[in-house]
Amino acid sequence: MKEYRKGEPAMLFKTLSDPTRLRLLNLLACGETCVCELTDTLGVVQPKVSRHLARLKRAGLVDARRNGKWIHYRWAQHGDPLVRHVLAGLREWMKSNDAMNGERRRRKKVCCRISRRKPNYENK
Amino acid sequence: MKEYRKGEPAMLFKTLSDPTRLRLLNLLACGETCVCELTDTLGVVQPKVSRHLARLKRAGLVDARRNGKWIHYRWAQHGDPLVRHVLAGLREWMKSNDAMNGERRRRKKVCCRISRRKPNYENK
DNA sequence: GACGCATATACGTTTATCCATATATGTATA
DNA sequence: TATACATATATGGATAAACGTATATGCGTC
Repeated sequence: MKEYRKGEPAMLFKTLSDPTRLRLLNLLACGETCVCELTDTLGVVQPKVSRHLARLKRAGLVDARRNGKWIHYRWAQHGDPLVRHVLAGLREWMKSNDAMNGERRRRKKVCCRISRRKPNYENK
Repeated sequence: MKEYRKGEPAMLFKTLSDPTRLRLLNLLACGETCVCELTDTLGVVQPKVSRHLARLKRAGLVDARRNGKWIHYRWAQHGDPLVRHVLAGLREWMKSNDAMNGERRRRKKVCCRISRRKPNYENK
């Protein structure tokens, strides 16, 4: 990206302008999720997921937490009013969109399946 | 643009991801403005302004009205809740941003100057 | 330290975006 | 119809995005 100053609206919007990234945010709206679960749920290759997560993180939209081999992503907290407005709108849209609802349901199944494979998995 | 279906958030955000387009929206937040006034205020070449306005229009964010030789652009009305959320956030940001405030003030001067050159100019 | 698994990054290619310049379209007026 | 002005679009080139594949890193276990 042309990487405007972090905090510039143009950068925020560019980050949100990719369907895969919106799908990721949608899944993360359910709560913290690790990369393998995101990858399985979306059915796209892992490097693609990683790249988009990295970009969401650079824009300050998500945070990451390592837990052993796994890295869990979650929505970040936002002080910026613009970001809050936009994300509030996005959340509402996600709740009303069939495709997004379907993917969140699918996430639940995938996560259950994967978590059974994970040793020391902490439920949240 | 990859031109997603109109109404898709990714398309909305892509449209908003350019600084020039945000500057145009900022000027239009004051009210209907014609292209020559926008061009003068921003200090960029006219084809550039036209191109960005066309894109804002395709995304349904602005409407245009011809009046003689001039074409006046304005913010469009939005039923979509996401668009409303996002634009509400943008408006708020514009009001709190120094650069945007400066450009809106500059717009006023430019528009006064230009309107004196326009025959049959209707004040609004 | 060697191996396996989860995740990240590098590389090369394709596609999209943005721009400046040139040109076309539309409108009013002589 | 010829001209001038406002606005829109076409063209070609530079830059950035997104992708798939390959490879690197980081952590846990043996």
